[in-house]
Amino acid sequence: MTQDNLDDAPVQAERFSQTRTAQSQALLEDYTEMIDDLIRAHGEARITDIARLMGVTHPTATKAVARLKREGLAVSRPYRGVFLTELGSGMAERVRGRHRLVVDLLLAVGVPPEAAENDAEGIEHYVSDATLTAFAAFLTRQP
Amino acid sequence: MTQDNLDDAPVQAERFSQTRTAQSQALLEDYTEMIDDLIRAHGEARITDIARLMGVTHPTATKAVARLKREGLAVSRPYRGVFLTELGSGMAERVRGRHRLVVDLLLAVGVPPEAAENDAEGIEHYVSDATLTAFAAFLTRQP
DNA sequence: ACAGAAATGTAGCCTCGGCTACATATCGGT
DNA sequence: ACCGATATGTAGCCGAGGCTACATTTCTGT
Ligand SMILES: [Mn+2]
Ligand SMILES: [Mn+2]
Ligand SMILES: [Mn+2]
Ligand SMILES: [Mn+2]
Repeated sequence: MTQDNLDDAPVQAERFSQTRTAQSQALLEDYTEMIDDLIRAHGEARITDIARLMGVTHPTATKAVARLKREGLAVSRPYRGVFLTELGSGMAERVRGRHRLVVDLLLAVGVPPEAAENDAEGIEHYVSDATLTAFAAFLTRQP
Repeated sequence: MTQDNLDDAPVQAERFSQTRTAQSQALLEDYTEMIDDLIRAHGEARITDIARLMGVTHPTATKAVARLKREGLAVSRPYRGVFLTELGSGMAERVRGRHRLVVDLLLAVGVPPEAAENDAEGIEHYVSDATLTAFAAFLTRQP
């Protein structure tokens, strides 16, 4: 920030506001991507598997899935697996692409693989389209 | 993720767990940095200014400051400004450095300045020391 | 077929971080 | 010195996302 944080306030505030919005989306994105992973691997996504992979207890996973359903990203019937809607599949695909692109960029600038994977899991949710485009362009220049 | 998400579970889970921890720290970091900015500019940080710059209402800022105090990062007396402890100042300094480094790296790989500033506000909280080191090294190579 | 194991559902608790509404204190201009 | 404007405090609501404890359903091996 510069010295005149008085005039800067609206800009600053909008920045933080956007970040908060992204944060509220992050969980949805991770669950969606993971459910898609599980379906690809096993044909379905069970609550227990989702919970174990996310590192949470199963009621927490159940609640998250409830939110996914509420937001039209997933469907499920009691005691059966969780599946993605068209909307959810679309999100999973975009999220996966973004995840890979972030990891690739981190590797390209010299971040150790372990750290790249770890950090990407958080970073990916805060990367705008403009930034993604720039990442892709950079990777094309520097393969 | 690879096909065997069964063996991968502990690794995955730990990744998400770390990300959740970082997320819970993010707010503290942003408030601390902003309070430090305000003190540098005006000698003190008023709740109203903090709230306006963060884009939240003043009771929200008050609650956040209460948490900062609880965690030993800030001190304040009723109807007076907020100040940082040694711990808080240290955090502010580290957070500011990290913020700048992230912005600089984004710019260096070709991200438009506006997007770089916006995205950095989120990204900065999920960048490990290993990654920061790599960023610094990259910037030294590619000035 | 059935009993025990495993998976899933559900209730209810907690903290955090938003908010509005209202109470109180401080500040500034006359 | 006052009084209105402004700043700050506080109460209480909400949803998200953790958790534990317990109920119920489904699966599985004999
Ligand atoms: Mn993630
Ligand atoms: Mn991811
Ligand atoms: Mn930030
Ligand atoms: Mn910052």
